[in-house]
Amino acid sequence: MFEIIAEPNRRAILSLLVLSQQSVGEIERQLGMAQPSVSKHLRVLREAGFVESTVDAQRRLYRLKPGPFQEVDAWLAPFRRFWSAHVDALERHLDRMEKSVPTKRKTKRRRRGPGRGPDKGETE
Amino acid sequence: MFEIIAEPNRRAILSLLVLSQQSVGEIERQLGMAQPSVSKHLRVLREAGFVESTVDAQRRLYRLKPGPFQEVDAWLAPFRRFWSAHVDALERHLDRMEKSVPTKRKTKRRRRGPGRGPDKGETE
DNA sequence: CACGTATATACTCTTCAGGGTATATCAGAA
DNA sequence: TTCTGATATACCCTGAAGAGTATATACGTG
Repeated sequence: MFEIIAEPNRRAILSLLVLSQQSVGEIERQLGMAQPSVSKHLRVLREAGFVESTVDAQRRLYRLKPGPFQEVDAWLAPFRRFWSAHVDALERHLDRMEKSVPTKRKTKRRRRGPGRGPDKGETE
Repeated sequence: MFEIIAEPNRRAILSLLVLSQQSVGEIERQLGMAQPSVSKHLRVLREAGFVESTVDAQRRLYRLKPGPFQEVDAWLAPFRRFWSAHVDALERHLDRMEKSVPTKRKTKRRRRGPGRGPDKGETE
């Protein structure tokens, strides 16, 4: 599922389709990619459940399907908890800075909390 | 960025790290993968900003960084609008069914809204 | 210093995904 | 039916990513 959206062209196609349904030819023109390539990516997207197609004469109209996106969102959920905590911490940090350091001054390096263990490492 | 999380082992590593920071060896054991492989994936994750490392004697402790996750979330945003609309539609649909069809009966096919265009296709 | 542990890196090999080209299929028009 | 436009598929080729193995580097300990 993640492999599907790892491909830039496929993400481009999805971004197009979020606006409205499109035929293969329209996608081909708007993205400037070769027709077989478009068809192939659409096939992958269809088999993964990201899109569905509707026949309109010789054309096929493709549109999004919600399922996989929800799965991506679900995968993201645990990390979302994590990063919002970090944002909070950052905000508190900035609050403190704002109060204590009205104007330019080298921020003094502070050791991190009472936590156990050494903390000498540099972040690479 | 999506290429990063497309790799199953990397997602496994991230899922471990969401619990707490881990050393390379701990990851290696818990996931049962080879040490060079772990190091390589961690390198990729680090260069993409998903994790950061802290030196603790001969160990390196890895922990998550929020940035890229937020980017994934941001990418997902437009589609989120889209799929929640679909969920709404589904709910309305189910509501209607519940009201009108108390028990088994073939749901009558209805043509879609006042919108333009033919709609004869089957969904593949 | 020599040694063991923990981690990173270099190298090779294999696999596979995506691009390109040619062609098949299908629907409509003449 | 024949031609044309729209899309799908088959085929080949190339590049790049991941696994595996061996080795380098860094740190702590005796």
